Amino acid sequence: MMHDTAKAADATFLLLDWYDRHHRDLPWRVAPPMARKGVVADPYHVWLSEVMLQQTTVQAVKAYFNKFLMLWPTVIDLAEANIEDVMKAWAGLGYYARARNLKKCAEAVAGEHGGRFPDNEEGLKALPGIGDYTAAAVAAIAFNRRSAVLDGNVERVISRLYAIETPLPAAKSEMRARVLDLTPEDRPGDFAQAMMDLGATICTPKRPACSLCPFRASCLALAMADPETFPRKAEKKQKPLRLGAAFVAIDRSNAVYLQKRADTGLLGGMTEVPGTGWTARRDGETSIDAQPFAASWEPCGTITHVFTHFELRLSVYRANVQRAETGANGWWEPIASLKAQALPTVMKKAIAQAIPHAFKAERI
DNA sequence: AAATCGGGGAT
DNA sequence: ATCCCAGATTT
Repeated sequence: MMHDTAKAADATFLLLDWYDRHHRDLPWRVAPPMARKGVVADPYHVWLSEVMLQQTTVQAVKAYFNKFLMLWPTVIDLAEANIEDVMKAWAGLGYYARARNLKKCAEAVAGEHGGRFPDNEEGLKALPGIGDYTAAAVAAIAFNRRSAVLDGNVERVISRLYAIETPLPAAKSEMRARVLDLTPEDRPGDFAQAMMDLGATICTPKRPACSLCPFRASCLALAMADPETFPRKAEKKQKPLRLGAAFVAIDRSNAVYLQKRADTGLLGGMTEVPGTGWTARRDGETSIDAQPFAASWEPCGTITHVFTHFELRLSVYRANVQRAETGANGWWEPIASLKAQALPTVMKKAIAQAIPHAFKAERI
């Protein structure tokens, strides 16, 4: 039996019907008219988009997805790419471990799977950077496998549809069972994308458009008159403030001194300007005491940047430096080519604070 | 189970 | 200011 209840089958039909009428055209997606004929998207495209979309909005991903396909049209191309080029292309998208795992995964697919992605959840989940969600999503969307696709959108839809009182993340296994029960044998990929679209456009965190929802007749949270209070969530603690300093050295040819961060941890493998550690300063210690090399450092203000689990305030210093006076850790990069470096946003902010025109378009 | 890991848009 | 986004990995 496809569904535990006839009610679940009704809900599934209503959602797919809604998707056929409202689906969004996205670069990695096969539209319903083709999907209904059994056409599936390229697994490489589906995987690439799903990894980019982890904790990242559709709007932010579009440009990066197109850029990656242009640079590396197949998973083989990506497997053979230079990791430094991949980090540069990923710069600005965040969660940089994704980029390193992306490269590792491409290498595994090319080297151990003959260039083809595994066509099932178990095989997919064994690959780097692919967890419960991405394995289920790729299996459903690229291989028509019936799997429980549960992301933040679906958690919200399901928690409201069934008025689930258990707070996240403890409620995940219950939600997964509910989603799988709703998932049809036919068009599981379209069903998954429909659930996510519903969460993104109708069943929104604030002020959901319940009157337009295909589930409006059976939603228990709507019947209780408080759909916005779902999903229940455990409380989160507030972010601490960390302090530090960044040093922007400029030579006579208008180049900036850069270095590479360690491959693991925060901003792992990305490029930075020299700086202090990012912690609450001890009594009596000042940022300028931690200069990377002797120079006439001039303070040029502070920048702030908010990370997932702390807020950072960086004092920015600038100095004109001769090349012979620096250490051997890094390299000098012309200002004109800074834009193409693997600089995370916080580092672009620091450099822009010291050199306001650094990332502006060239003027003739 | 809790902590780590970015960045930006919506409200 | 707060929330949250097509989450995964490590501790």
